[in-house]
Amino acid sequence: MVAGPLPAPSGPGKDRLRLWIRLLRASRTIEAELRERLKKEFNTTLPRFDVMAALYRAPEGMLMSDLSRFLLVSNGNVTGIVDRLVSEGLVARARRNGDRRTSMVRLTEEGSQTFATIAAVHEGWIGELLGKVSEDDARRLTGMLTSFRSNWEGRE
Amino acid sequence: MVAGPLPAPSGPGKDRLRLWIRLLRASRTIEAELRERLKKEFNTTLPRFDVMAALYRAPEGMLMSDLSRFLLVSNGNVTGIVDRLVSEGLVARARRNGDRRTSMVRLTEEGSQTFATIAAVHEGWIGELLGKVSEDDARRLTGMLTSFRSNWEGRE
DNA sequence: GCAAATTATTTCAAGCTTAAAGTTTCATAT
DNA sequence: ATATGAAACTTTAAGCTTGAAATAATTTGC
Repeated sequence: MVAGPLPAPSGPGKDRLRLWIRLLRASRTIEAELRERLKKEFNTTLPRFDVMAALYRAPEGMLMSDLSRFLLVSNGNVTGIVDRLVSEGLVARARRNGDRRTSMVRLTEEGSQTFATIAAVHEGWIGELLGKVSEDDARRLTGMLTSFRSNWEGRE
Repeated sequence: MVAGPLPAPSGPGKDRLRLWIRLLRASRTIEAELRERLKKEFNTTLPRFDVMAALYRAPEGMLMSDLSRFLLVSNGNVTGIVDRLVSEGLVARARRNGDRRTSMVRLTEEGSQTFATIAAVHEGWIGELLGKVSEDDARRLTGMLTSFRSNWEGRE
């Protein structure tokens, strides 16, 4: 993964490979920048931000398994991140009457306010970091990636 | 990060934000699939594959700091991955006469052959996973991502 | 020549990540 | 009722990841 500038081999499968490498490098580059800024400016991490973003969109709460599916990470992973957010008072687990295996996870009032603050700044960062991508290209790129997702979800 | 299907807010910065989310989800989706296949088929990991891919392109070897820069990961990170590859006999460190702080890291003969095998299969996977992206879209996407990279590299 | 700054790397602590195994609870079929 | 199995979650072990501190070697400025 993450091969880079050099010979530029050609052939049948090479175009897709080159696309994948570019895609991966672009997202890693941006991710690294965001991680650094989240740490410096808000003393938090990308995974915590991801979880909070998911919960912010679901005021009624989410199950752990919902979070895991939505964030594309493993089940056990979410446990740890939520544990930390709980211990920081940003997230709460609520046991449910119906099914005692599950717990609804949601932002606390503090968590919600904290997230709103960070999210606003975050959106500005993205605007800055992707600012050189023209409106047109941004829309085209988004469209292609959306159709990639549709194809993926509907595969075999 | 990784927000998903839902309201679809609109506004000035929202287009870039949506693009970023799509980009991140696409690369995470593909990455997860590759990670799983590398584990199942070759009992290896993505980071190991990345390091070996970098070294494969540099038969004369690379410094640790070159690897770190090239792979967009921290210095300390590379140390651990290379340690494991060395203990598996796939990579070798060679101390240099000139500068004794540094060591040239390169693939062993076994490492080179192992990587060639995996890389061939890997390329097929990418072709499969990105197969639904048309040739045209692939070229366009690659072009946009390339110009993103140029802009990024040339920012103050 | 030698102290100070710089460079290359490793070590460390904390946190993230996965896959697999374990626990508790629920649903179902006897 | 009670076994059997499935579901939701947590725990565990191994590995990845970062940022910061430590170590060692080189270069620079007097």
